Amino acid sequence: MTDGLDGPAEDRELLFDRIRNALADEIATGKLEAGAALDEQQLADRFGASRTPVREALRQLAANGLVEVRARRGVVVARMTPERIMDMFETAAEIEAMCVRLATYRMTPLERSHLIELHDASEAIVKKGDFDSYDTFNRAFHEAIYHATHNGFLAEQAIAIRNRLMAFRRAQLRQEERLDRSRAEHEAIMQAIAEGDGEMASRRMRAHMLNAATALRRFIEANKFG
Amino acid sequence: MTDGLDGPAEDRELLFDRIRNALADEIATGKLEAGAALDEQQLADRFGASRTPVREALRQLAANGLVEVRARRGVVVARMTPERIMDMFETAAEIEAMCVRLATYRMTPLERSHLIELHDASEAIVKKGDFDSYDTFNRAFHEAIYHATHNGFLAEQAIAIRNRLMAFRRAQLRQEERLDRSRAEHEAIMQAIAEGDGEMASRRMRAHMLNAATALRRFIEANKFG
DNA sequence: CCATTGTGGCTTGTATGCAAAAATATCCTC
DNA sequence: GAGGATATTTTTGCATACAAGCCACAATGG
Repeated sequence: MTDGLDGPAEDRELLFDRIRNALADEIATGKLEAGAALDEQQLADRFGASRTPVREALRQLAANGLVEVRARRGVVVARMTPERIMDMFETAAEIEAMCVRLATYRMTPLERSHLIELHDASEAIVKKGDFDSYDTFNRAFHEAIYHATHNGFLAEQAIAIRNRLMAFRRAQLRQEERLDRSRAEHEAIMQAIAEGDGEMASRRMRAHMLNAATALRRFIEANKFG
Repeated sequence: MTDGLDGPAEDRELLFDRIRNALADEIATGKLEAGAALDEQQLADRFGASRTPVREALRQLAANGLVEVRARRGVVVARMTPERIMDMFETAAEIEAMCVRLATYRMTPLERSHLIELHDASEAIVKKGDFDSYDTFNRAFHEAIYHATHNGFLAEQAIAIRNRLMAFRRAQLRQEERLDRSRAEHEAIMQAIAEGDGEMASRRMRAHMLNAATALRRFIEANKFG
């Protein structure tokens, strides 16, 4: 009606859920950029709803740190300083390292073969230089590792922080040779996993994530961004 | 100026903020037990407000995982399975381990002396067997470590997960000799920090947290709790 | 010319009203 | 008396209404 965000119209998805998901997605993908003001009435009109569900969605986003509410002064997309972004990347790197260590020790043969399959398929994507596909693959790869920890809570946390970093990761991955390096780093991680050496997998994963962060920092500094 | 009733800074606390904080506190302290239904109208009456701010508070709590909303079927305090609790403890243990490793390498002399001061003061508390004081101390001790990582985001995450585990930790610490052991484990961690060995501090912290978790598991199993 | 302050519009925060879905009670059939 | 369909009540989800605070801007005074 008002907006083209129809989707599959999940059975009975609540309105405020739809709004929250849509906004979270737009923030994560950078469609709504940091610092942008989120006018309640405006959003309500856009989603063809009233302010009530919009407000509820915004509160949830605030609890997740995606937006910032200033009492009686409106809601804005969380504006992150470069320092905070680096803090988040460092935390993410540590969490990913933790995940791959646990996953190495706990994954089932099925999970292992699924991961190998994913990794193998990424070679073609890199050859084509298809950034969007690599983005999708990369997400699946890391989420497969989270899952293999057999720790549902940890997996949720890892996904949450990954989502919050997605906007930045997106910009960063568009650099040609980073894509190649990314896969090479995955390769090294896979090898450690194959050898059952969780500690090494962990160290390599941390390095992998910090490399990505460093690439991002250069990007930020070059673009006077944030 | 005219009235000394409440805090000057928080004069304008929003209603839904007050409600959210109050509920979060009651859930964390176990005053509201897991699975309890949270009736909107009832809460509204209790806080002398309407359902609107109550609903916003509940959405925020949901985003933080403290309550569970079942579409059109009301909100309940998050009921956690023993598996999930153990998952959370494991995650917390890893995060704490990560924190103390970073803190060891990054803490300033001032932060280090503050931590030593805290730890020293805890001896008297243990001797008295004062559980409540130890609870307070313990929180301060761990938060000092979070802070010393000089990673604000990580510190926030650590505090958040700690808060979510508080309800369970509370029950668990009431065991006599666990208090003694807790301090001894702190002592070992402090030693590793003093030697600047972040890896060892990290391992000891992980063990410390997992010991607490194990003590809790025994408690859970003994009490058919959750 | 700049600072101050008051006013009007606009946005947020809260209350209330209404419709629809669950939950519960009621009644009918067997 | 049991089981199930149906009516009633309760509660959630959303919309609308209203009050109060913020902000921009202009008018005023220094």
